[in-house]
Amino acid sequence: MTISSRFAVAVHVMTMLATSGGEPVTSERIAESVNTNPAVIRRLLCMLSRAGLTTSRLGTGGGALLARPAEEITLLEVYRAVEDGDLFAMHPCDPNPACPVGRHIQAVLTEATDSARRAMESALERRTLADVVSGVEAGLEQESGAEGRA
Amino acid sequence: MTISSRFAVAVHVMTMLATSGGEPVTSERIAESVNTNPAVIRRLLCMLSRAGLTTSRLGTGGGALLARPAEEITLLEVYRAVEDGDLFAMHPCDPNPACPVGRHIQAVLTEATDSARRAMESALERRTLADVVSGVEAGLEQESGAEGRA
DNA sequence: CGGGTATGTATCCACCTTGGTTACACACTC
DNA sequence: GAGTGTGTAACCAAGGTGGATACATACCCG
Repeated sequence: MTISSRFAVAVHVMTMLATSGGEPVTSERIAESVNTNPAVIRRLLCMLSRAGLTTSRLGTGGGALLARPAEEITLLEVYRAVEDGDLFAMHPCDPNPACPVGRHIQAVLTEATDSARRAMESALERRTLADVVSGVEAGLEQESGAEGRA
Repeated sequence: MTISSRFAVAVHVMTMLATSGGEPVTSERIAESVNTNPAVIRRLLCMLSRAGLTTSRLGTGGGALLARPAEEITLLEVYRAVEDGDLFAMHPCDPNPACPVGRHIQAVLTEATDSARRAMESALERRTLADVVSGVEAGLEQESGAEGRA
């Protein structure tokens, strides 16, 4: 299986907040960019704010804001905010303890999958939301450059 | 979401084949150890043999065998045999190209998730099936040691 | 103080993946 | 040729995911 699209959408949402110039962004505006329903975005924002990554303002002129500067938010934090911790699933039913392999396979396997999970998470931790913003801005510049040459 | 239990079960299956002393193992015997249905095991063995990791013998005395020594099979190969390649899912619908962020987020995101996926796969590649067998055997020894002291 | 607005959240739904189950054709051994 | 084990198809129930609607609550502003 694959990690749900929640992570991709969450990074998208956070990037929009990071590029809003400190102005609150409504779930409706974000939904327009992501191409989905505002309630889906609010559900995601709820998880992000619970994780301490965003805050919200109610009422007119309200919307979502980053709780911290983009430089201080890693992609790992975003990942953990919207995905549960189990990257690898173990056996659906417990293996047969009467079998020598069945009795010990899970402990050995857990050790291996933990190291794989940690490696993946470390890679996410090395990137910040600010890096993503830079990447998007680089794309925009390249775009205008191409337009200029056209 | 999580990576399906197919990987865990596949490693379990391969470990049983690696410890059979070169004798074919039937799907029924494997199913007993894994605590599931023989057809589920055969479905998995089918994927493993298509990936060139196992072979099968039909008829009486038949069953599954490792296609190569356990030292030469990495956990990454097992993983790739039973899971599709997309660790991270992108947006369910394409983002809005009219939005600057929506237009570039996927390219930036793909770069980040690819690096995370590679890190995870590298960790799996560093372990062989023989390492898993050693781990299980170590568990068995510890077990008999405890029994000896009891 | 009251109207408008945006969030937080509940509920319902359709879709997909997964694993369990049964069934059966085919191939191989004895 | 009988028996056995694989390969595979078909079907099902369960759970997760994302889309949609609805509404109570809280807040801002005039």
